[in-house]
Amino acid sequence: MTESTRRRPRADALRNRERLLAEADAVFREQGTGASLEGVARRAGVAIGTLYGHFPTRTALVAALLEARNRELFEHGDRLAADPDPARALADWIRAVVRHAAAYQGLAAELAARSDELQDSCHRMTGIGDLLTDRARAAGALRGDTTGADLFTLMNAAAWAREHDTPAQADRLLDLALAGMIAR
Amino acid sequence: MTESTRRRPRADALRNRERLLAEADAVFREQGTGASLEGVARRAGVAIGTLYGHFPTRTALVAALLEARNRELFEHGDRLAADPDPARALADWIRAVVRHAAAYQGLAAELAARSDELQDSCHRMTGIGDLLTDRARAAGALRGDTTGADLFTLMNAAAWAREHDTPAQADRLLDLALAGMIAR
DNA sequence: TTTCAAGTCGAGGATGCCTCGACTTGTTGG
DNA sequence: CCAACAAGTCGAGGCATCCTCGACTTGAAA
Repeated sequence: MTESTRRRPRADALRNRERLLAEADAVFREQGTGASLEGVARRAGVAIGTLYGHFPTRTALVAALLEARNRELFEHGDRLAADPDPARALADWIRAVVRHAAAYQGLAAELAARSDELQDSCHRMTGIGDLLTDRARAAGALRGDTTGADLFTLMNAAAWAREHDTPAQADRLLDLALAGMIAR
Repeated sequence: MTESTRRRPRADALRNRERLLAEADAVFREQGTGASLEGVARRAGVAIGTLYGHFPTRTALVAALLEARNRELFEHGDRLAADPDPARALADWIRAVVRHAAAYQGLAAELAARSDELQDSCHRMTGIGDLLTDRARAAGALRGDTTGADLFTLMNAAAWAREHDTPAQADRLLDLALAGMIAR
């Protein structure tokens, strides 16, 4: 018997949650996902305990921040699954995810860790990757036996490279891998 | 007028330095380069101030640990520069460096940061990379305009992937990039 | 032996993580 | 409108780590 009447969440709690997300986004952009959570709470004008009340772990906070972005990304992926040129679609998808995963320093590592909080995102990404590689292979546009898991590794590694090298250098890495993947 | 007679370093100082290096190597292998330096000092039976006396920064400690390993690696690189099959030599070199850079979790990041303490290693690696790519290109074994810098990025990214995915998955990434790099 | 530079020590200030019990407040049923 | 109370907020405090610095110790050399 689940209680059917759920009490509406408090207005101040919602406000605090939003402020926390906004400040976390700003701070993570500036300093990466490793930034001080006490600093985030401070900037949001909220006590540290409140932050932990809303987001029990750093990763939970990151996951909440990703939610909106993810929806957009996955819609793009679904559109690409219907693209008439599967090779182009594949390359497009990879570049989109890399851009996405380089939003904050340390995000690639967070994703690669495959924690529970981010597992949905990871699965979804791998799934779309499988779809796109299958379609490209069926069209004879793929050289090897590349899978969605391979794409996931590649995309995280490229996003990580973007954090440490210049974006241009990371793009060259991506081009190299794409050249190895896509039939000439 | 530089003082020509330099006082010989104290025996206990040398002993402490060696113990610190040995324990740091063990701890970094177990927990990565982010491990607690106080823990390293403790295990070495030395006060924290002594550790900082020998190695002013974490990166300096990492650099000291790498010194021996590096010599070996670079010798291997020089041998490969004379290999009759430039394409094979290139692939060999890349795999050797990736293995090297995956010795400790976090080492790839440390290298990619190109701090002063590690700049020599980085330069040396890029130099050998340039040599090997030039030779491979001259032999018609290279598809694009890949340089030593590209190799450096690739190798760090692959080493990073090794830390977060399975080694097998990281190897697939490497194969992909190699396929894109080496003429069919 | 004596001298003293080189080396060692560890307390301590700063920052950050995360928990937990006491307090406050928005929502809701009457 | 109000009282009750669940939900939310607060921040002190315990713990770990970083790194510095001044007082002390010791080995090398004259």
